[in-house]
Amino acid sequence: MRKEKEKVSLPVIRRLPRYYRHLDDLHRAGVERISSSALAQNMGLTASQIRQDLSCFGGFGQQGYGYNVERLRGEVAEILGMDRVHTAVILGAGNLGRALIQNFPFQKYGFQLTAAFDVDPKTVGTQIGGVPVFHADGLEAYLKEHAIEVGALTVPGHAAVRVAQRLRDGGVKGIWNFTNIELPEADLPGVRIENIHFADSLLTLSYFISEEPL
Amino acid sequence: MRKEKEKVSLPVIRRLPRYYRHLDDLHRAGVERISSSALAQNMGLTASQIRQDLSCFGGFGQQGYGYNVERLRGEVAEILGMDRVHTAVILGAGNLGRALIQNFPFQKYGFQLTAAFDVDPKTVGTQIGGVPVFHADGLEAYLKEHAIEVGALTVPGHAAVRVAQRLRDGGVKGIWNFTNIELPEADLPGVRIENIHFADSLLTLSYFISEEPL
DNA sequence: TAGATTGTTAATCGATTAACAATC
DNA sequence: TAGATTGTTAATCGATTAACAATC
Repeated sequence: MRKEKEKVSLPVIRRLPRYYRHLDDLHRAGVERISSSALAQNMGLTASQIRQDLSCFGGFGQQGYGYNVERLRGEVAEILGMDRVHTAVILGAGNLGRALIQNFPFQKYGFQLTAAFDVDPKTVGTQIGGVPVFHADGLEAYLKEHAIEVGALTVPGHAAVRVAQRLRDGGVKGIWNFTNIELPEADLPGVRIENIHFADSLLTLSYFISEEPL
Repeated sequence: MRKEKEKVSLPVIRRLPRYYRHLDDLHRAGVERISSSALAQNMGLTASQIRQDLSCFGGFGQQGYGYNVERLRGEVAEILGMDRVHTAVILGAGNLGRALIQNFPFQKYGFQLTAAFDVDPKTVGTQIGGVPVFHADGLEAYLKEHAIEVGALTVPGHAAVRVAQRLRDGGVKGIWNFTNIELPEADLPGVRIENIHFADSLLTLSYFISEEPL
């Protein structure tokens, strides 16, 4: 039973996918139940934090027993929206776009990738891993025809903002942004943006491996 | 002049690449100086936070004037280690590996990508964007021969932990992990790990676009 | 000089950790 | 029943914001 979700903090939300991942591993390893302290050790968190986090959504455990792994995994999946099917398209069928289409298990996370869009005449009209590639000019018509919730943005940086706005105008709810551009949230009201900034990540790594000595 | 770096918190460090990005944009737009409040507006932060963040590393501004954009950009670059050349190799030359090699501007961030490793006989022995692809069996010998600081991990999940340990044994300082596997930091002492978890990011987006109504 | 803006100290806010009564 | 472990309330810790003297 889920609590009314008043206002769950971002740090908690960002830990949920990790909970899911660990619970899924445990489940597939045949583990039936786990206590918050065992899970904490497993994940490198504190038991307190886990109980605090989960209590944002409801009481999923049982005193003296702990949590049923399969049930908790299911609850977390539901909280994350994995129990519904989300439609998605991908913008840009270059190297990165292809890599995502061919390797990323969208359906495993509840997503259905229905189309890719590009401008390269060599790829437009083909299929990649069963996903048809349409010309970007047809984006508006496509979005009108199909209810698409998420657009994965793997276009070149100079096209990012323009394409993002076209997605928004087409009614998309979320943008999964792989460009190194910071999308202007002010110009994209109502759209949730999730960034994967490769460069920021590499520079963070650079910081740590560069620490003294000179 | 840089302060002794006592202990800078992770949130601050993770904001540094964003500072760099914005300062670089401003610089290229011809902006010479900027106040903390203008930069704050620009980035969606508070002026206080910016001054607080920067003061972890030194006093880069001037009362009544603000910050010199080019100088501050340089300071942030130096803090991030962008003024040095870092060597890197990439493990796994599949779709994602290729995408990184061909599209990611390593040198722009101070990195020199010297080699890729794979096991596929079709790609081993070839070059991708000027980067030679060697057989993974030769990794140890290569790492002994060349001082490599970072390994970008784009191998299939089942190989991730094993390859990570080989990188560590070979003396690598950091691992840029693109697999959806959580690398066991306990087994990788002394190695800094920076994760790009596509799935976690998409699930976070899923959470937000799934919020009520059912 | 007067106005602007820093760097830093103090105040507030939020997130994590600890403690414990409830209870399986 | 006794032992284990939850969910929640209270305490602590850390990060962000506000305030202001210093000074360009």
